[in-house]
Amino acid sequence: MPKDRVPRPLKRKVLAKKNRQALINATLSSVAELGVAQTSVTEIVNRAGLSRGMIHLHFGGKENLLVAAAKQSAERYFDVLDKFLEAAGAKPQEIVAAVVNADLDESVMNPGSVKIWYAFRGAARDRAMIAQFSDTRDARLNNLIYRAFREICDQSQIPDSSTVARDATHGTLALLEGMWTDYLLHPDLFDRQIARRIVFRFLSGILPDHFELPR
Amino acid sequence: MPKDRVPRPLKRKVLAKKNRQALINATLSSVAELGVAQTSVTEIVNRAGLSRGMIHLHFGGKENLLVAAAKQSAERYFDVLDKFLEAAGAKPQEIVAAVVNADLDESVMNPGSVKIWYAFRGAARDRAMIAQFSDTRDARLNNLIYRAFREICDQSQIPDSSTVARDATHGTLALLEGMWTDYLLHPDLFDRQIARRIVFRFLSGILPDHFELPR
Amino acid sequence: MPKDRVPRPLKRKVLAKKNRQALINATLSSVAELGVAQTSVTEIVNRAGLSRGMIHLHFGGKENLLVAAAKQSAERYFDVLDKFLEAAGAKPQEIVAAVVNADLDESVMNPGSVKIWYAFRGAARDRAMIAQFSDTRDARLNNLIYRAFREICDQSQIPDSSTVARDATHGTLALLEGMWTDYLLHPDLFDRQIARRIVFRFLSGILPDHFELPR
Amino acid sequence: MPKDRVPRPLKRKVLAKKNRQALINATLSSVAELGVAQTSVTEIVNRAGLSRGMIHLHFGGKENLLVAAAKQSAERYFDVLDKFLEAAGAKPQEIVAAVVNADLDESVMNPGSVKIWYAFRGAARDRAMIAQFSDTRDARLNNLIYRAFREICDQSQIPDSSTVARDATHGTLALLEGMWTDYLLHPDLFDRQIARRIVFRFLSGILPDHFELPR
DNA sequence: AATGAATGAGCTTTCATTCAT
DNA sequence: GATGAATGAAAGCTCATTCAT
Repeated sequence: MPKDRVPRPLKRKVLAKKNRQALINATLSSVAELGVAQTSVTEIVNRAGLSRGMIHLHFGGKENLLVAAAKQSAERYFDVLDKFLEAAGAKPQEIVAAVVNADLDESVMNPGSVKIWYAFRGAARDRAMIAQFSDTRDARLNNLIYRAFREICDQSQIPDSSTVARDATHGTLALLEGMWTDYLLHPDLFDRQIARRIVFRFLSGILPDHFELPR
Repeated sequence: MPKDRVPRPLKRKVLAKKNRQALINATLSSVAELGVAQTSVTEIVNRAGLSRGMIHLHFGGKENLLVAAAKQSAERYFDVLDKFLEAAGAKPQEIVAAVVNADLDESVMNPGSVKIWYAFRGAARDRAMIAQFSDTRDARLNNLIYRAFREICDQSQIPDSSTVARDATHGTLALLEGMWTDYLLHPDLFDRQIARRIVFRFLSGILPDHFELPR
Repeated sequence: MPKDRVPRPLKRKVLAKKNRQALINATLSSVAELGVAQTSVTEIVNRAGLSRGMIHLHFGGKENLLVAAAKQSAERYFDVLDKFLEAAGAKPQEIVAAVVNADLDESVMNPGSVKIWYAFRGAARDRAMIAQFSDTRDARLNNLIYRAFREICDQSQIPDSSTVARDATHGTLALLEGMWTDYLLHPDLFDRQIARRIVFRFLSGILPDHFELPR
Repeated sequence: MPKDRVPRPLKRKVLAKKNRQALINATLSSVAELGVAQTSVTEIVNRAGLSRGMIHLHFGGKENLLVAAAKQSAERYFDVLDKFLEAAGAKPQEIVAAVVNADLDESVMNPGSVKIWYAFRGAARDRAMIAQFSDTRDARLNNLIYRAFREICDQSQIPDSSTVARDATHGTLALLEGMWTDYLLHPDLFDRQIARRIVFRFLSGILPDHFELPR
């Protein structure tokens, strides 16, 4: 019978994975809504509709669940970024634009995600804990756009091109970081078009032959 | 005796103020070192060398003490800024430079202050709580440099000068915010000169006739 | 097919018995190493390499497994004792000597066994629970050497021979108990020869015509 | 006014000490009645009629309270022993008799004390934990009666007197240990006079010129 | 004004037991 | 018969707050 095609033990493992994911989702929604401090085991299991023991069964403790949730949150960011990069062309300017557009897109820059991002960062006891989810983003993004700026600089006759590429990378990421903070503090006043325009003002100022203001 | 009439109660008030301040200092040092979550009443009173009851006596609860500490932390920031502004000339460029230099100066951008800043921001349960210490800084800074940029734009023949002034304000503050985050994540790699150079790259790109790269 | 009719269910029963025994062994090793309090279901099934449900399947619960393990531990004691008695002659002195030698032999008095013995005794909630494994040993041993001492006393002209036999029984068992405790507390300092000598000092003092110090 | 003679702050400290003691008493009564495993924080505070937090306030955790209770239990033993020793003469035989009589006296050998003793010993995870309360008794008792036996042996012309003194010490303590176990297992059948007689049978057998059976 | 012992709600975690597979 | 994910009661512990002194 077709019904039996999926073996029984598989179902259980699938369900287990679903529960694992439900706990992560419940954690993220609680962190977004209440912050890390108010995200208690009770709050999480209530939101997930599961039993208390589940957290320790699947993650070995609340701390590990928080880390897993933070990691997944970062992964979601890269999923979106990858989609923007895939849709972009191969030109370095297009790669930079994809990063900027992804970073300011509603799918990653939305009240929940931004609140989660700052909540985890603020809750991190030390550098090591931040690194578990924050440095990955940092390093990958840095590499990605630094390579793009190098390519641009190498193609043209810019003096001190290495420094310019570094400053462009550093400045672009700092600007985007600052935009996220701005969004955190004033989600209702924030305007994605203006933010995008300001980043491109920076880029067209630093590399006037390769970037221009969005029309 | 008239001699004693004033001093006695005065002494008490002075001592009370000293204890109040000791509690705030203890709170800030604990937040910088351990984070908000680990900053318990016990930790605070141990650091201050005072009794448990003191916190409720002077602040009515731990929450209020945290808010008072956050507020003072923001005030310290403006104390430094005011010194930089006093030392600066009246020209709008000088005012902008003073803000940038103050923001990147060791007296405000140091491991303790930066950790405190992000710890409080991450711990804030909601917008209202962030606003208690964050918006003040935001609004004053915004006003200050927006007025400077307006002055610059008004003096020259820049088309769409209002938008340029707004973008310059927004971008400068976002860049500085991003630099703070960068410092939080990589305090050892951070270079104040490079950060300053990048901000002025932005400014000379957006207002080329009025800003130039630091020599 | 007749060939298969018997073996199949037999195999199952053999396997089941093996699992049952594996659980008891795992329990005893855990009790010896970690104590009763630390001997959790998880610890037991991990040591046995079996699934959680097994304990309830075979014993109906952890409590029953502990009792079964304690009982088996006591049985092991009697297995050794029986070997010593079989090897001994029929003379009552030889029987008493066999008991003493068995009790002090490494096969029963070793770190694991002694730890298990005291762990179970200390964990017993009440007399009834101790009785489940402790009294059996008690009663059998008591009977065994009391009969030996009676025989010795009856053969000679000892006044008040009944009391002497009882005191000899009581004293011998108490001494051996004390030696076990000594071994528990100081396993490295313990000397089986000295312990044996002291028991025989007691016996030769109470029944000088029938026991003498080991050479 | 006489009422004020006792300063106020003293009262609080006295009350605190009383609460500390109440927790120890509650712990000992629970251990005697239910065993160590069943002695939960809830059980202890209920018996003491105090709040949950008290245990951590005064002892820093349940474990420390158990250790403190075990230590006090051992101290009570020595209090009784000291009384018996004070009442005894200076002759070594009197000292040995005092130890034996103290050890078998109802004030130390009673259902509660014996249950507590074995419960703590069984619950000890390792030698180090037993040592915290058990070795002290061990060492002091050992010293005390070894010195007494040495004195007896030195006064007389006993060959190999050192070994005899050691065996007498070791044997006496082992016998008393065995008697305690006997009492634990059969508190209703136990007869202190018989126990005493058996110990003196051992002593008069090993040192016939210096000890005799109780009349 | 100042103290710190006391409180108890609420926290994370452990664990024997259950039961769908 | 065997499995191990799931359960939830109960454990030890933390901590802001209270209040008699």
